[in-house]
Parts: sequence; structure tokens; C-alpha cells
Amino acid sequence: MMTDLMAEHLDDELPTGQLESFLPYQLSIASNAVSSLIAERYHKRFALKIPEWRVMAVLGDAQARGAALTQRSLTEATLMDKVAVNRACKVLEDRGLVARAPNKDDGRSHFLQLTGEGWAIHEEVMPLALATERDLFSDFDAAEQRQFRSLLTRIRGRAAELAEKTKD
Amino acid sequence: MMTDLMAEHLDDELPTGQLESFLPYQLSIASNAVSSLIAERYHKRFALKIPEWRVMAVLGDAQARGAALTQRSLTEATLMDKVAVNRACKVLEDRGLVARAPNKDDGRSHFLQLTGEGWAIHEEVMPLALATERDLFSDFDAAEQRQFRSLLTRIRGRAAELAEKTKD
DNA sequence: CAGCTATCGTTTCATGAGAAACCATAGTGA
DNA sequence: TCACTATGGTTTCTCATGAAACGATAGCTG
Repeated sequence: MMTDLMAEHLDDELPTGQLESFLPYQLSIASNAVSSLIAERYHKRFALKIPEWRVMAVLGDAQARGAALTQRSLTEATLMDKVAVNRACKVLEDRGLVARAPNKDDGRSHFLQLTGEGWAIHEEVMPLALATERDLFSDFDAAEQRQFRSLLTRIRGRAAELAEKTKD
Repeated sequence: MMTDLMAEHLDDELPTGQLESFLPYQLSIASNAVSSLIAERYHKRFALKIPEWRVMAVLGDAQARGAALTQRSLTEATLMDKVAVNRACKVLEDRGLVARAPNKDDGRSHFLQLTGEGWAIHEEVMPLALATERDLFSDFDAAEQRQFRSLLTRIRGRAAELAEKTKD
């Protein structure tokens, strides 16, 4: 029923089908595009991967308020897997960007803090993050940004809610 | 400079820092939540993974218009890697859901089509996709859905554009 | 205190995805 | 026709990720 001509025709058109209009698909490819861009920039300038960057961001943020965090806190704050957090911490520690201090109240865990060098990088890292965010959303006006943020939050909540029910 | 008390305090609060307000991060976790939900539903009901599902969707869509596609067309239409497409096709072929027909114009490629069984599953798969989409976006009104779609498209374009420049 | 369970962190294992190498066929130009 | 290059598809290798298993410590209860 199909002809070569038709197949060729489809090659020319960009994706036409239902997939293209499927919102979760749109969400997925948009997210991938953004993540790839950020990953590339961080990798190029600091040799940091996204999990490592996230850990530094949270750690630096806490530290600015005079706090140190355990890996457990980091997994909560970053929503990453505890294994991912552990690996990121190990890398950062090996690079001398974070240090562990014993936790006298719990022998299983340590408190993590940025070292001087780590803090110095954090000071460069955050501006790059914010600049990238600005670059990405430069043609969104303030209302659109708020709207986007709100829609994302709502959809995330909804997905979590449905996942609860689905796992029956 | 930090105290145990402060660390404990941070454990209680949900993530407070800049990360939480970082839009790419919001985008990433929202996308993950949605993808996980869909992956779970498809896996549970059809033992299909997302790449396989996408291939079936595009293939079925083309077939409805009387066309068959090569893997090359599929990679374009799905924006997936050619290896991913190949693997998905192989799985689907092994399960008897798609069949290959020789391409007399090019000995390197084949035309792929859903089999009867494949088509039958497609007929169930698409409604599940649409139902899931409806579930997810049920509390978005029509304007919000349009807006969301448009924002996603714009941000994707912007990311692609910046990636071009960044790879200097 | 003794023993049971829960939790933090770490290691190991299985799976998935992309990059690069590879084979076969097409297409092009001498 | 004979190279030479390009392309579709496949295989292999590498790396990233999450699940599960594990060791050590905490915390609770008898």
C-alpha cells in the first residue's frame, strides 16, 4: 500500500505525527536539550558533571548560611539518588573541592563542606549557571517565566500523584 | 562555623537554595517525573519501553497514511539515536510486532511496518498515551496547555541555538 | 545490657544510552 | 569500469544510572 515516493516524502517533512504533539514528548526533548547545553558548558569550563555541580550548588548555598550537610541532606536537597550523591562527593573530595568532617553525633556520616578551592569554584560556577539560565530564558518575559515555573511545578506534582495510584 | 543544630534544621526544611529556583532544574525534574510515570505504565501493560513505544507510534501513524518507513526515517521522526532505533526495531521484530520488507531501491535498508498483532497493540497503545496525557494535564485549561506547549518549543529552540554557539 | 530493627554510606550488579568502529551497498567522478 | 567517498544499518565498547546487597552504627525495646 505504500510507495517509495510516499516514504521519500516523509523523509522531507519533519515529524508530522501524533508523537510531535504529545506533550510528554515535547517536555522530554525540551528538557534534554537544556540539560545537554548545561552539561556541555559545565564540562567544558570546570570538568564538572551535573550531579557534581548540583552538589556544589547546594553545599555552597548551605555553607553561605554557616551550615554543613551530610550526604543524606544532600540527597534530599538535590532529589538525586544517594548513590549519585555519594559518587559526586567522592569525585569532589578527590579533586580537593570538598572536605569531610566527622559527625560526632553519628559515626556513620560526615559533614561535607567546600574547601577554599571549592568555594572559589563555586563562586564562578553559580554565575555561569545564572548566565545560562538568563541566556535560555532571555526571550521569556517575567510573566512567562513565572507561568513556566508554575506549570512545571504543577505537572510535577500531578505526575507524582498519578505514580502513587499507578503503582497499585 | 556550622552547628549540628543548623544541619538538623536543614534536614527538616525542604530544599531552600538557589537550586530549587533554577529553571533548568525544575524542567529536568518535571520531565523525569513525567517520563517515569509513562515508562511505568507502558512497561506494566505492554512490556514496552519508551523507545519501542515511540517507534510504534510513528510507525503506526505513517502506516495509517499508507506509508512504511526505514530506520533512517524513524531516527528523524523520533529524534532518537540510530542505535536506539535499531535496538527498538529489533525487539519489536523479535516480538512479531513489526516486519521488514526489502527496499528494492536500496539494498542497505528495509521498510518497516506493523504486523497485524503490532497494529492491534498500537490501537491500544495510543489510547493509553492519550489517556495519560489527559490525566497529566487534566487541571490545565486549554490556554495553559497551549502556553505550555509553546514555551517548551521556544525553550528547545533556544537551547539548540545556544548549543551551536557554545560548541565553538 | 542484649538483641532487633532502621538508617547512613558504600560497593556491586544489571541495565540503558551514546560514541566509535565496522560492514555492506550506493553514488560519484576519473 | 574502477576507484573513492558517503550512507544505512549493525556491532562493540564505554560510561552513566539505579537497584539491590552489604557493613557499620544508631536507636529502640525487652
